[in-house]
Amino acid sequence: MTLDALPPHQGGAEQLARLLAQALLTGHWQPGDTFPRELDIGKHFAVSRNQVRNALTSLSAAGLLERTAGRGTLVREMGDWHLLDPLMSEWMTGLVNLDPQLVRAIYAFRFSAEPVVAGLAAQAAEAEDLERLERAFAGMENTAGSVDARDEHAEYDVAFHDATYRASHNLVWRQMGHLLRPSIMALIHGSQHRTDTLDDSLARHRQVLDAIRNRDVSAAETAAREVLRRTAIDLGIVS
Amino acid sequence: MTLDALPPHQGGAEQLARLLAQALLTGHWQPGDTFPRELDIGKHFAVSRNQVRNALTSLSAAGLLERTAGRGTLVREMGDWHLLDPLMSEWMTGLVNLDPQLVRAIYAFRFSAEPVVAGLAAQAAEAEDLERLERAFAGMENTAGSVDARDEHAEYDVAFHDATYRASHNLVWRQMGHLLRPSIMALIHGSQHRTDTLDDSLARHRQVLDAIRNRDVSAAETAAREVLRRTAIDLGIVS
DNA sequence: GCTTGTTAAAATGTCAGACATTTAATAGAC
DNA sequence: GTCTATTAAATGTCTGACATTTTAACAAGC
Repeated sequence: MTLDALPPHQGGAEQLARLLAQALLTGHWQPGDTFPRELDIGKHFAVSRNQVRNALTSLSAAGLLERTAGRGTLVREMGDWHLLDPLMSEWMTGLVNLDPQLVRAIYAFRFSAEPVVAGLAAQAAEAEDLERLERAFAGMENTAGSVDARDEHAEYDVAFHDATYRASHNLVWRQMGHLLRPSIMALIHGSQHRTDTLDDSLARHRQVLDAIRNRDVSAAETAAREVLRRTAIDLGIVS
Repeated sequence: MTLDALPPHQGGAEQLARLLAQALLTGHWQPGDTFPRELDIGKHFAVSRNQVRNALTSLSAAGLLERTAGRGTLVREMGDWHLLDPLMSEWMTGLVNLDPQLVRAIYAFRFSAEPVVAGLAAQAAEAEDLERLERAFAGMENTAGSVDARDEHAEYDVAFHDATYRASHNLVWRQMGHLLRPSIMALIHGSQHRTDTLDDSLARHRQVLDAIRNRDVSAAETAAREVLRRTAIDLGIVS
């Protein structure tokens, strides 16, 4: 695959990295393919070799590429991607045609993990955590109706789940909050946003919040599972 | 804190990155401190500015440092560390004086997550996965007795748990296998390695293996919890 | 013919030095 | 005192040359 199909870019190695990463994430190149050479990339996008190298360094740190002196740059397979790298989440966010296999994998992870996290949150949450959860939930409520606040609503949704992970008061789980963004953002494009489904989603989130506030571990686990069941429907994973 | 307390190094930006990372991980610098300047580091270790920049790029990608043009390099706090970055696991492995708070956090994560993973493995494991688990378990058995095979035993232990994560057949959980290494390696230095505790540990691992083989989800969850209870004792987290 | 060693080409990796940009502190004008 | 230039110090970027690694081609020798 060549570079010609990619859009132009403007300014900064980060931009270039995002551009190339998103091309890789949407299957623009096949695993095992040789990636274009540094000099060709630089010539194509009219940037210095430095910028190219900085971008490629990020991509290989994220497990998307494998570079070896003398041989060149190879595209790695999905199983080697560092899905938990925050940079990855940033690159995946806003991608419309994310690989369905990946969306399903992330969802399946959340479905197995998030009930546990909600349970931990119910045990460990402090006042500060509850405030964060309530703020996020209030934001979701306020933006539920209007069509042109969809992005904002998604941000509050992300904030709610992230607050749940943080409330677990575990450094490792907390890191995982990054992973939520692309999964939730995919909802915007995937679901119908009918009023009744939104109301349903809100009600389920409220139950998570209440369970955590009441320090009811098993209720939090159940409620989290219910939220994700709703999510699965909206994502089109189940009907 | 100065660079003088650090051991010398030989060759490669990776070595330098490991050296500095381990210094940061053991609290050589406090969060908020300003890290030495590029030129000073280069002069101290007699390496080019390039090498220093490559090393610092890794460290800031892992969330250990925050660099801003003009201001300098700041040391970030533990909550910002990317604990799930594979590089981090590599750096943490072999550290004797890892921060106890960190060891506890990783253990708490495993205690909440690994039962779920074992349950998923019981659902999804295929022949290939069972072979991996059995090979690892056999290795643990063979190396259980001798004192000079402790490192090898730990490797098989890591391999067993990693195989469990892989057997879940979920891309996200699989990535998390990296996190196990430092946690398990810490056991080598922390525990007494008496014969009876080793036998006990082996028996519990065997139950995980059997449960997965029998596709018994709840038995796998229980068995994984038992393994981790043993681990907690060996780590000195509980008595 | 098969192996082995040599050479050449192509790719990434490294170096060195100049320059750019950003930030913070400092001195000066009003 | 406050605002504004100026300066210093740090990281970021560019450029061109060179180093190293890998692969492939090719020739020499048995």
